[in-house]
Amino acid sequence: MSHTLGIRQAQKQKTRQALLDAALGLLEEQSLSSLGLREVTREVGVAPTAFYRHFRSTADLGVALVEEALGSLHPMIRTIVASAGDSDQRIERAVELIARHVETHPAHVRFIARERHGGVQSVRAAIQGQLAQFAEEVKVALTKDPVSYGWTDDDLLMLANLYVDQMLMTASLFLDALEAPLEERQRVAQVATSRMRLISIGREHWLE
Amino acid sequence: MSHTLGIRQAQKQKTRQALLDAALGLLEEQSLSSLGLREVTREVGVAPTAFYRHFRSTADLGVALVEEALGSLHPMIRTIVASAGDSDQRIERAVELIARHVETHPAHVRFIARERHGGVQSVRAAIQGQLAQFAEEVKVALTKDPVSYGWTDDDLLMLANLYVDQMLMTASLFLDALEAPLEERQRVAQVATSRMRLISIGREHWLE
DNA sequence: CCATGCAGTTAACAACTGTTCTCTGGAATT
DNA sequence: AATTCCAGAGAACAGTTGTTAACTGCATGG
Repeated sequence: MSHTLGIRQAQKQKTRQALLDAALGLLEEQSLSSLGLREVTREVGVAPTAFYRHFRSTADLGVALVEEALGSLHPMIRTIVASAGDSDQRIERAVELIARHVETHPAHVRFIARERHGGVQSVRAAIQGQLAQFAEEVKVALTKDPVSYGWTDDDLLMLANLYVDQMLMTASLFLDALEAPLEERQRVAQVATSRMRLISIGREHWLE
Repeated sequence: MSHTLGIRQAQKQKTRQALLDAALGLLEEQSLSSLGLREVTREVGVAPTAFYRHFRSTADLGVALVEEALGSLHPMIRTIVASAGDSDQRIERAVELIARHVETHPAHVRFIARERHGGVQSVRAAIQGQLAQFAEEVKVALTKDPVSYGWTDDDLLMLANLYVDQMLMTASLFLDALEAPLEERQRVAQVATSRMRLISIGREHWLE
């Protein structure tokens, strides 16, 4: 049901995407607040003024990057949350999924980790918004779990946020170990699994 | 036993500190990777070239800021860790201490949260080093706790790191709520306490 | 008291930045 | 086929950046 774009709009989206990709690449070695618009257009091979046809500023581009990065993460969350099996199996699968996502989208993960507390207000707000949405989604899933019987709404949201934060921390740890030997990456996976397991144990005994 | 500095060295340290303070102020609205040396010297009211008498680059200044920011945090960690009382009392006291620290050193906390995953390699490394030191310290304290009997060394370190990360996340949450009404800040304290408590519960049932 | 050291100044540099206005070629519309 | 639209190019702007070199004045150590 996708409407085929005209040659015109297709070209535009193409250079827009090229700008986003170039920016994402440049952001591996700096923060958004130091990213220059000329830097980006130079990388793409386009005139500096062309930038304005797509974004008002680099901050604006940053917000677009947030949607791209966290949009691709959305389906992953659903997969983890919907996964069956006992607690330990689900945790191992979640860690495995996160590791895969970091391997296939390292720049996206780095961007989010970096700009979550970064120097650009609007981007921080965009990330916080998306993460709050994730937490809400996780919370809904948790509510359906029989383990959550008797939990208050606030505590469920607290736990959901804890899971989301944990997911990001794990992703960031995997990112740091991306170039490291397999042994090191396995150690990271081991630690991440233990963290999740400890939280799950706390969850099971919460109401005592 | 402090050696009284000559007029000369005293003046030097004074402007050095002024540079650090000015930088910290400017970093509330941007990231280190976009902080210019001229920007800092202008703020202090000193010639741009004077900067080089104290730091090789802004990245170098960033590393110095890490030591200042996390150095002041060191005693706080000890206080929390050495605190007596049952689990819930200790947690409440810890959250209270973190809240106070954020109120008295907001810029330091923001700087660490921002640059922990920021765009400047050397600063990231410095932060990671200090945090690893904190975790080691927490681990030693945990080892002495009877609750830890039977725990492996790896699991103790895992828990210690979890606590350290949690401390930072809590601090960051308090930071976001600094200007918010009391009611909001109390909600943050409530959530932080719950998180810590859940982790503690997980810890108590870890060996089952 | 005089010579040395060194924190901070002054001036100048080439390179870079974001933003403006004007222009152009080709797709889209009529 | 004629007209409008608009993504991108080009040139120019005032202002900024990091870094250099040579200086000045004052605290320091002999």
